[in-house]
This record gives sequence, structure tokens and C-alpha cells, in this order.
Amino acid sequence: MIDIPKTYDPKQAEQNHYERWEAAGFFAPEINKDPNAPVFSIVMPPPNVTGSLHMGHALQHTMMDVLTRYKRMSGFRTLWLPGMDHAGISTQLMVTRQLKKEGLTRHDLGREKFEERVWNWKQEYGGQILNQIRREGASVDWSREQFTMNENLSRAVRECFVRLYDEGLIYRGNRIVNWCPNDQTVLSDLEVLREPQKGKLYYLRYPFKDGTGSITVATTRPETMLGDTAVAVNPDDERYQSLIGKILVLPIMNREIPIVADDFVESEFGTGAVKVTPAHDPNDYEIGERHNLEQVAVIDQYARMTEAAGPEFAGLDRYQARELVVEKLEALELLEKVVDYEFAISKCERCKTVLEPLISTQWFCRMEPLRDLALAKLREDGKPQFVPAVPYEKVYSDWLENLRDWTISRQLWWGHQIPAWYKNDSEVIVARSREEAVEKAGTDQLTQEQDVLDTWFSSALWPFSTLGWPEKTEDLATFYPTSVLITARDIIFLWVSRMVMTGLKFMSREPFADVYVTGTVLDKHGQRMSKTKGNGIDPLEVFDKYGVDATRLTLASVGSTDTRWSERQVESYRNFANKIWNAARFCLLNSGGAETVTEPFAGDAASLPLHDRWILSRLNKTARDVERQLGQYDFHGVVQTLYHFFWDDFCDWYIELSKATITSETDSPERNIARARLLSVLEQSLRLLHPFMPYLTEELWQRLPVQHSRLLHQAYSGVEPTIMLASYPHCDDALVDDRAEADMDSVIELISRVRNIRAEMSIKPGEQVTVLIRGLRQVLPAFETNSAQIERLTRGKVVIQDGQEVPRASARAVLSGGVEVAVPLEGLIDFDVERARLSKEKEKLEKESGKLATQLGNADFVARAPVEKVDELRARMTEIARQQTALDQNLEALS
RNA sequence: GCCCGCUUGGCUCAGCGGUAGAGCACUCGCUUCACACGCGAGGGGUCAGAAGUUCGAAUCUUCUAGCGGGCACCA
Repeated sequence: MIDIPKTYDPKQAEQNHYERWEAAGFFAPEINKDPNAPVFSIVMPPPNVTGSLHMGHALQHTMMDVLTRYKRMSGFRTLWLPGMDHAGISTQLMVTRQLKKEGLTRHDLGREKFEERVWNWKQEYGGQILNQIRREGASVDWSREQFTMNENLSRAVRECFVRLYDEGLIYRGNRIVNWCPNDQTVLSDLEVLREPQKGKLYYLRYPFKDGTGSITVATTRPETMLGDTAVAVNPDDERYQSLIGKILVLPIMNREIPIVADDFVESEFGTGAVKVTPAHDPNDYEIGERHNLEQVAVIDQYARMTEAAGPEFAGLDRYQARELVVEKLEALELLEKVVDYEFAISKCERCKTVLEPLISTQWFCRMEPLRDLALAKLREDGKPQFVPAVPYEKVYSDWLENLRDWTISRQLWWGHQIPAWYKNDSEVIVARSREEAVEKAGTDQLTQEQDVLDTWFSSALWPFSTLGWPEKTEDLATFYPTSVLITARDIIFLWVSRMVMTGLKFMSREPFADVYVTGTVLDKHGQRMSKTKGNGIDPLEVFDKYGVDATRLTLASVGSTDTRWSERQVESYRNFANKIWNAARFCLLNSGGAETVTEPFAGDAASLPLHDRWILSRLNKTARDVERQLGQYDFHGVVQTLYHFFWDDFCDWYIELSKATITSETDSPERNIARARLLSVLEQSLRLLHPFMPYLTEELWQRLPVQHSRLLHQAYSGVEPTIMLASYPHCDDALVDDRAEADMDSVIELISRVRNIRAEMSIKPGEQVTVLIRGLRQVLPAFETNSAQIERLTRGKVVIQDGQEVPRASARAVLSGGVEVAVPLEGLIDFDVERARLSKEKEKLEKESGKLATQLGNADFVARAPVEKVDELRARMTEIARQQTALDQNLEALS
């Protein structure tokens, strides 16, 4: 006999299959031999090379894998392309830290050696996550794996840069930017973290030059006053109107600065007068532009005071300078007051250092023309379609509308070096290569721009650069645009929108039809999981404890809403996996002879036993629901559908109803057919489940005594059989049988009610009872033909009555359709208990009929509600009345 | 400050205009020949609060409260 353990061991199944799948090339689209196959493609959001698997990844990958496996089994030419991002700042930080341990800085090595070092680091530590992705069971095509720093992708980056530059969309300019004094690089607006900060608001008095008094300004950063070149007031502020144009003497510096009028100033805030430091504040910078103010840089790239701040301050750290400024102003009696104040401070997203706004020469990308492409696409074609549409479509379009130029240069060594060369240190030549630059410049006396590009610049090209762009490759023609992007909401701006813009610009097509935005897995207190909080759950540990498949079900059911992590949930899906295992175990233990039956459901469906017609109907409806729900990215819904079909319909009822025939000791054609049918339903269920539970389903499928090769989708015929490439079950409408379902519902109701009587009357489990059934002629056949099953599941002898008397000492139940059930319990029945039980039933019905009566008595309802609704309620009312009558008679019989 | 989301049984979540659902937890009974990670039978919610629209609202509208998130140039 077959030896199958009673408990499912996920580890074993996990070890058994992935390598084989990968080695056999099952993940690659080439496995599909149908030249007319529809195409399904996804590019994996490239995780950072510095990263390791976290819940967010596991969540997204599960959903991507579910869709990929589903489409692959449905015969699509399917590509899920994996890869990694070089993650400029993060990676450089990582390697810099490693160097620091050796007492070195990157400058000790020099740029070339440093880059080499990063590549070595990548070789050694980078990409751990790739093996973790394998563990998840992700069916990605490793033969197409990409890395943003690969030569082909770097080439795409240069091509993109040159084209945008030639069109005037990329330019070099001197502007105020977000500067990280720690990482020594500029950052884009999206890489800035805004954090609330408790601080102080300092009120400083600036005297008029003519000695007639002073004006008071409020600031959170007094040290910047050293670089002030004006004070601004609102032009409509009556308090200050007469002072506009007046000259002040900037304390400490003794610089003469004007009072200017600018709409930016809010009269209500502070004193209504603002000190203006164009070199160190983005707003002041703009005021400065409007009023042609001098920019005095008093803070340098290390956040230290410059010579321009004066000899006493030069070289001081910005916070030391703050103290000294305050001290001096106090001494001069120009510090009016200091109040506690909470405000938002800008920090570096990576290293959390407080940023310093600085004026600096950087490369920028003009976004308006690109933005317009994206907005037009959304408005005209509704692409990409966000799921859920609310709120993400609006979040996306609102952001696009307010888009500002993108700072694309970074003062890093790790990244794509900007393809610009300087001739005589001034003239700029932008070219795809040094050779091209030399040709354009007419000299080889060129130095390349030292800056690299923002990591997101290369990510923005990911959906087409990974497929070969700018070459016109077959992959590009086949797989672009991709089908769907699955991502977390925090990179809609950083990444999603930029892919759309570059995709439309360079490919003239949106990069993906749909964007599915996943929910977030929160900790049990509802907090986001984060490294700094240390409240993250490691998916790999969950895999170890509960198995990959159970974890995948848990994650899939998160769907698009934020969900608190609950280990109990995983546990229940672990139990589900075990349930599947044991159902299969039962089928296998009772499979002898089944293999002789090739078409277990062949012939006229109407002639099948009720439970067979019923399970086929349920199975096909399930396939239909799954298809619909997956089409809507309703991952939570699909998991529920599959869970309940398998556990409730298949295990609780179909297996139980089949047992009588299947477990028969003697070999017979009936037994073999029943066994084959059971196996067939199990086998199809495994296929339905496979996208969610790849390991368990493959493990079991391989063990089934079925003709595996015949189950493969035709696009894969001839390959070594695997459930991965078996045909995904689709609904066959001919097998949906509402009549069978209704009949089966009656049988289930009957069995449940008898079981209820047994439990309530405390009938011993082993004790046989008699089940008397009477009712209208049309409902009885279902009970008649299934009496053997009913007897088995109720441990009762079924007697279909023809108007015979029911013994007084019976427990009774009234079923829908007016069916009455009685279980004679002479000597066992407690009449009081039974009367109470029936009275409770009656109360329930009375409550409902009361409600219905009110509703049906409402003339407005009858007049305005849809006819079908009214009819439905009337039918229900009739049904209740019938049951009430029967209950009354039963109660009477008991008295 | 502006915008958005969430608030359903003890817990985690579905449902989103027509008699309140699931899993876990809980109660009772079961070593019933696949499974105690199980089987059978139960108990438990005025769907955050208020007002409104509607014949009818957990479901639509408005407001309030609590929680969470995004955006923002208030020095």
C-alpha cells in the first residue's frame, strides 16, 4: 500500500521541485510551443541589490506568481522577468561602511578602485535576495535576469539621456537643491523625508539704517541670518506698507539689506516679516529670484559655515553657529524672544541626516512634456488602470499635475556616469560614448562629467530596457507593453509614474496595462514594519515554520488593504494545506482500480448520481469564480473561493458522500468509477490551487495515478509532466447544474438537521436512529435516491413516509420546501427539551415573518420595489407560513 | 493646512442598497476505517456616533470622534 505520512511536511515538497522546474526551463516563455499563444508579461520591481526579502516583497511576489502561474497554465506565453536595482546611494553607503571598518574612505581608493570594490561586493553579498525569491517559489525566468548596471541597461540609460538632452528636456543648471551633508550628494524632492521636529522659533530684530527703529523677523534657523539679503513682507500688510523699500542693517554682518514686498509672506504668521536667505532656503531662493537679491552662501557642502559668514563663524558647524549667532544677538539686545515651536524638518531618506538646501550646479530633467503624455494617456485611454482605482488614480494624477523638474544628477561614484563631456572645462558635449563625444567635439581633450544619475533614472526604463531597448528585439516586440505592474503604494511617484512617462516617450505605449497596488502588512499593533522600529517579521522564518504555500495564501489574502500580521492566520492556512494533503491521502489510499477508468465522467451527465452532478457543478462554478476574481485582481476573494470549495464542498461533502462506494472492500466497476471520479475532482482542484500553493500541489499531483501527460495544456504537450504546465480548469457551463445544487442543498439540510437533533437530544454517536421523512412529492426523490448516503452520514435508517403517523415521542424538524423530519426517540426524548427546541425554531420564524409582514404591508414598498424583490419576499413568506404550520402541528403532537 | 483611507462578533478580516459572513478564539459532543493542523453540533454583532437620501442603508450623502496614510513654500 502507499505510504503517505499523516502530516504534510512542506520542507520536503519545497526542496523537491523548484530546482527541477527551473532546470527544465518551465519558467521561460520558450516552453510554450503555440505560435499563436496570447502573451502575458510582468517585470518584477527590481529589489535593491543591498536588500533582503521582507514581507512587502513576499506579498508582491506571491501575487505576481499567482498571476504568472495562472496565465501560464491557461496557455499564455508567459514571462516574469526578474532583476535587481543597483540602488546608488544605499549600496555606496554599504561599501563605504565596509571600508570604514578597514580605516579607509572611498577617496583613499579612488573612483575606479572603489567601483571595482562595489562590483566585488555585489558579487559576494549582493543578490542574496535572488535565492530568497527562489524559496518563495517565484516562477521567474532567470535566463532573462537583469541588473540596472548591466552594460545593456547602461546603454539604454545613455541613449535615453542623449535623446532627452537633444530635445532640451535635460539641462544643466544652477539652482537651490536638497543637499545631504553626510552622503555628499544632491537628492530629488522625492528622496526627502519630512519629519516633525520640536524646535524653537527665534524672533530677531533688524534695525533700520536710519536709526528710526527696527523690524522683527521670526526664524527657526538663526544661523542663516548671516546670509540674509533682504526682509520680505506681504504687500497688503498695512503694518509694513510704509516700510517697503526701507534699508536695514543686518546685525553682526552689518550688511545693508532692503525690505521687499512679496506675496509669499503670510501676514498672520510670526511677525509677518520674513528674513530672506536666498542661498539656504528654497522659498527664499524664489523670493530672491523675484527681487534680484544677492545670494550669499554662508554654509558649505559639509554644513559648515563659509568664509562669507565672517571670520568668527567660518568653519563652525551649522548648529554651533546657531548658538553663537543667538548669543551675539542677545548681547546686542536684538533677540526679542524665543518660543517653543514644532515644525517639519527635511532629512535624507537614506541616512536621516538633516538636509541643507544649497545652491549648486546640477542636471535636471524637465517634466512637463513627459507629464503631459502621461496625463493624456490616463484621461484619454484610462491607462494605466489603477487597482484599486480609488484612491490611486487620483493620487497619481494629482502628483503629475504638480510635478516639478527632476534633479537627476548625484554626486556618487556608484551609478551610471552621466554621458556628458566638457571641452575646455566649459563646453558641454552630450553623447552616447566617448568616441561619439570626441567626434562631436573635434578633440579628445575631454573630461567626462563626474556625477552619476539618480538610481530611479535607470529604473524608469526598466519595462523596456530589460527587454532589449534601444535595439528592436523580439522580446521587446513580444512582451512590451507588459500586462500588469504589482507594487506597493510608496513608489507610485518615484517609479510607476516615471516608467509611464518614459514608456510613452520612447515606446509610444504605456509600459503596463494595469497597476495593482497592494496593501501593506502591518505589525500586530497596526504599525508599519520597518528596520528602524525592528518590528518586521521575516518571511523566511514564516516559511520555515508554516511552509511557503501557507504563507503565500496568507499574503495573497491581504489583497489591497492594509492588514495586521497575524500568525494565527498563517496557522489556519497551514492547516488548510494539511487538509489538502490528507484529502489526497485518502483518495490515494482508495485509488486501486481507478486507473482503469480514463473518462470518469463520460456519458450523459444527467445520469450521474446527485453528488457527482453536484460536485461537477460546484467545481465549474468555482473555476468560473476564480477566473472572474483573478481578472479583477481580487486575490482575497479567490483564496476564499478555493478554500471553501475544497474544504466545505469537496472534503466535507463530496468525499463523505462518495465513501460508501469508494471504501467498498470488493473490487467492482462502480467502485473503480467512483474512485476515478474522486481522483479527477481532486486533480482538478489541485490545478485550481496550484498558482497559490505551487509546492504542495505539485507534490501531490505527481503522486496521483492519472495520465499526467494528457493533462498538460496543449501549448506544452510533450514536456515532462508538471502541474505547472497542466491546463488551468475553466468553467464548462454545461456542467453547471442548478437543479443538482438545489437537490443537494436539500440533502445537506436534512443531514444537518438530523445531526442537530442527535446533538441536542444527546443521542450517543454510535446509536442508530430512524429518520422519518414526509413532504411534497417533488422533493422526496432526492432523499430516496440518496438514502444510503443519508443513512451513512446521520447514522439513521431512512423511512420515506406516506402519510403514516409519527410516534409522539419523536424529535422533529421542519425543512424548507415543507419537508418534515421526525426521529422517533421512545424513552430517549425529554418532551420539555424538545418542546423548547421547537419553540425556539418557531420564534426565529416568527421574528422573520414579522419583519416580512411589515415590509409587505408597506404599500410604498410593494409599489416601488422591483417586482422580483416583492415576489421573492412573498415566496419566502409562504415558505415560512408553511413551516410555521408544520411546527405548530409538531408542537401539538408533543403536548 | 489640504487631500485620502479605515472604524462590522473577543481577534484578523470579507461584504459595499434588499432577511449580518469567514477563519481563529469560545461552548457541547466525538480516538466515526484521510486528517485532533481533525469531525459533528452550537453560542456570540442595534456593522464607531449623529443627521439625511430611499419603499428599504453596514452598504449612498453630510457632519462628528478615534486611528492610519499621502501631499504642502508658513519663515
